Amino acid sequence: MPLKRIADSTVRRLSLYLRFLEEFENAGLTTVSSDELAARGGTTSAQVRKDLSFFGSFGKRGLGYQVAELTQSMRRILGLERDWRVIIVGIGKIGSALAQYEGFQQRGFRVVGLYDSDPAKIGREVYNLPVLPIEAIAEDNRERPVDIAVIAVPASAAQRVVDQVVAAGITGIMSFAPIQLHVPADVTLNTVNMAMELERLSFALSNRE
Amino acid sequence: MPLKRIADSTVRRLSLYLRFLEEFENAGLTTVSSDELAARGGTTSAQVRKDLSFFGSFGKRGLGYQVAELTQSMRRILGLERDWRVIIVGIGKIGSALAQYEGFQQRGFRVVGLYDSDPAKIGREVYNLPVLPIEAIAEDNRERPVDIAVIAVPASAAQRVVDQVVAAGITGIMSFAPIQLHVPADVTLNTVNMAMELERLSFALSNRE
DNA sequence: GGGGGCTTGTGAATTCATTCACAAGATAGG
DNA sequence: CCTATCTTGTGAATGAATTCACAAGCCCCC
Ligand SMILES: NC(=O)c1ccc[n+]([C@@H]2O[C@H](COP(=O)([O-])OP(=O)(O)OC[C@H]3O[C@@H](n4cnc5c(N)ncnc54)[C@H](O)[C@@H]3O)[C@@H](O)[C@H]2O)c1
Ligand SMILES: NC(=O)c1ccc[n+]([C@@H]2O[C@H](COP(=O)([O-])OP(=O)(O)OC[C@H]3O[C@@H](n4cnc5c(N)ncnc54)[C@H](O)[C@@H]3O)[C@@H](O)[C@H]2O)c1
Repeated sequence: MPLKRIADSTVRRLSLYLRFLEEFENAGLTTVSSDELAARGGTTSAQVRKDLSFFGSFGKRGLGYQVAELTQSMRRILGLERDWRVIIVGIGKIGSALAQYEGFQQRGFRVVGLYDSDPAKIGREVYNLPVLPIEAIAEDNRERPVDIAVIAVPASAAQRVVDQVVAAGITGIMSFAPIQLHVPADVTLNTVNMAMELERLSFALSNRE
Repeated sequence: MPLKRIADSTVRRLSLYLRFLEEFENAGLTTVSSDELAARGGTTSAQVRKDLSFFGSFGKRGLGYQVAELTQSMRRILGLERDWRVIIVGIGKIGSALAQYEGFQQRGFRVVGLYDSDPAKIGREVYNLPVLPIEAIAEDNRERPVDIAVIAVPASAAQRVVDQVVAAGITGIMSFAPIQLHVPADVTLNTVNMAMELERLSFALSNRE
């Protein structure tokens, strides 16, 4: 659908719009204008319309957008109409928090496997799922393909685990390790670096008059 | 120090450069060029030099940068020469993972208080710190000021908790709740929205040929 | 059925970020 | 001391993202 490359900032905003639309839907609104969406998200109406225009034409002039219809379109554009099969590798502090996170499941990201290398953890159940040995990933993925691997192992192990996951044939990766990871061009990698976020905050706090 | 507003993307890269410099330092290198820094971080040498130039002149022409010296400068620019006093509000799954996260402490973000509203949690110890009632924040902050509050409560409670934290006089906030929060202009807010990160991944995976 | 009041969709203008390209220093070696 | 070789620091050029501004379309009401 998108004719030209879509900027990352645009995708982030689409994700926000979807959340606002769901709020509006829950509040019983059937119609919404670009102005109202913009006000809710701290942006401008022109920005909203421009963002949407990359994907087509969704509103009615003079009227605005049908909330239900636009919600549906956003879901389709973001790829949220299907379920995603997700595994988590590294069932430590953050890995087990993620395994239990409802916000994950709610949007169709279904956690279908947990993996670790620590013999003490393998075999334990974490919220109805057994922790499996990391070596099993390749075969498990062959039997029942996985869409996304969430990496929550220590930074020192992260590149090796990423290589294993890629070798197993998984092409979507979300990492929480605070390091620069390398993947082949056909694999999509998204890193959430909390250290960087903290440092951003530190910078902002330091440079206020 | 910075004469004009610094772009967010620049600050993110500074944070990366710092990590790479520390690696180089550990590897025993004393000198590094913008080219080497760029190669490590997947950017260009012009970008590295431009980023640094906002803050001054750190290198020697023909030679490059002194690793130790530039590391120091990056720390100063990012505000990492001091310790930051951090509290965590909401000691649930993600809150307790964060409370135990060494990556936090390592860069001088010292967790000095844990708060929750659940009577069943209040009084418990989580890694040597007692969980305190949220009502105590205002007084605690008066006695010993806090720099940063990490918000890890459910989305439905987040705005109310942010208001309490702001009322207590804390001016740096990092939130993990997947919603748009509102703070006065003199408070710096940074939101890590994992739902959005997942949706970005979903979008990328859906729109690959 | 025509006019007034809205709001979209989108080229054009502007602002912001990145890349280019080169003069200015610095070093090393003869 | 002079030349050859590096690499920085930075204006200028390019490219990307946001904002402006308005014609086109839709609804409602008279
Ligand atoms: N804890 C946090 O709040 C937090 C926050 C942000 C980022 N992170 C990052 O997330 C990662 C995990 O942090 P954590 O605090 O959960 O650490 P942790 O030590 O609690 O958990 C790491 C887990 O990974 C497993 N593991 C180690 N090597 C492995 C391998 N080769 N294959 C499979 N599993 C392996 C360990 O057995 C352990 O269960 C780190 O990179 C950390 O920097 C953590
Ligand atoms: N679990 C995850 O992996 C994860 C990942 C990303 C984002 N988040 C977000 O982080 C937040 C917390 O998630 P969680 O999974 O840890 O939830 P949780 O239910 O495990 O923990 C929430 C904690 O907040 C406390 N709380 C509730 N209301 C409060 C109030 N008014 N004042 C103080 N404390 C209060 C609760 O008692 C509980 O201890 C949510 O907004 C969630 O969307 C969680």
